[in-house]
Amino acid sequence: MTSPELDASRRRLSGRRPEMATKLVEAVSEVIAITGYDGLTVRAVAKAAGVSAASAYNYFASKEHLLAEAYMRRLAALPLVEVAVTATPGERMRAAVGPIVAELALESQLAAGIATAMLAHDVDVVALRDQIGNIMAVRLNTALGDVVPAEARKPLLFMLTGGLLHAGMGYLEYAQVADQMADFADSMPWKMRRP
Amino acid sequence: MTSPELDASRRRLSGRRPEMATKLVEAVSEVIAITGYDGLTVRAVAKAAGVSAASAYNYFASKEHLLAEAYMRRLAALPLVEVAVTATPGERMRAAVGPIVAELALESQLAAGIATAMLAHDVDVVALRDQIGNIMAVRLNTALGDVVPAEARKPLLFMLTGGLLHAGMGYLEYAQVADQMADFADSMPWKMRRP
DNA sequence: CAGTGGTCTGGACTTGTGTCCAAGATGTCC
DNA sequence: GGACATCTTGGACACAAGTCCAGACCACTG
Repeated sequence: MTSPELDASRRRLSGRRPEMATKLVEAVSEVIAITGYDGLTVRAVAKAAGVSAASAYNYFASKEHLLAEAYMRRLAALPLVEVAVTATPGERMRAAVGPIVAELALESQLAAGIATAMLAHDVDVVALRDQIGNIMAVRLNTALGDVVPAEARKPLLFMLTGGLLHAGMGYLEYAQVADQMADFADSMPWKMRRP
Repeated sequence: MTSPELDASRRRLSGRRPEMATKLVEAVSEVIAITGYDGLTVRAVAKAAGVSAASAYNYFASKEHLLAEAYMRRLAALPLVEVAVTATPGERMRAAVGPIVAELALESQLAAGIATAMLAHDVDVVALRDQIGNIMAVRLNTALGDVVPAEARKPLLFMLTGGLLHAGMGYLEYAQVADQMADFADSMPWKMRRP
């Protein structure tokens, strides 16, 4: 789409006016609430944020970039994972995954857009994608603790990703992803360190 | 994007001239080979197929529809799964998944596009997506046979989907997905019916 | 041969993305 | 206050997706 290397650094969220980025990100939800996902254009978001379109593109290199940022912020704001030491793997999975899917279920219109946004190739999106992956991995790891062996975490992360994708494609309610993951975790007979 | 219900049936691949659809699908690879994925526009594909753009849109409702169709055809043409009765779950997984990821690895440029195409909401794409999911499920089931219990197949399908997505995002080579899946399958201590 | 109905085509059109730029607004530092 | 850099803005632009349509081009039937 855009010339890749020409000005990859031009529109970093220039630390100077982070409120602008915040305004734009918040306007995403507004626009979706009013016009639905189909009406979600960059220009509409800019207008809702009371800002010019040119300005929006100074902060976000693409629509995908904007959506990825919005999603990342939501994930980062999620409540931390709290599990009892006696919790089963399934309960732990649910603790880790539940808030994520609850968030997605809240705005399923947005969720669909985010799924495609995550697949973009812009440097900006890739950076955000890494952050998002990181947040998820940390949630999984802290929730699973020592109870689930390290080598089982990658399969579980793949499963989660796959489950979210299935939900995004409409084969599953987001809420069911958490159930599914809990089932998987409990049905896998790994050696658990119960206290 | 497009008015959804207005003419959902207009551009079914009208069984009359299926060669046209085939020409277009084959032209997708040509165009990508020459101009790369960035140059893959519907009009370019139409021109490469020696056909007008308007015609292309008579057969495929959207670019995503075209890509999904191309992918589905490739999957459907894949060699069948052959496994020895003594094969381990891992070997079986590899037999099922290997050809799929090999196909994707061949044209990674296209693969990236397909991933986003699969997330589209058009009726056309949804229908193809179902077919594709079906092909994959059948491959998994025939490869795993009785060796892997039925309740383990959904987790494995999720894992596969997640693995493909990770590969599509660049966190993994496609070939490694097969390795990963084989490892997962072997490391899961389900009860196997060995002959 | 003429008529009929479906298929193809070129071209114009609308909408959204992303870029670019000249001009104005808003600092900030001395 | 004046000089300076930095942001912002409106508007124009190029480009791709997708729609629409009038007319050309079949193939087939009577």
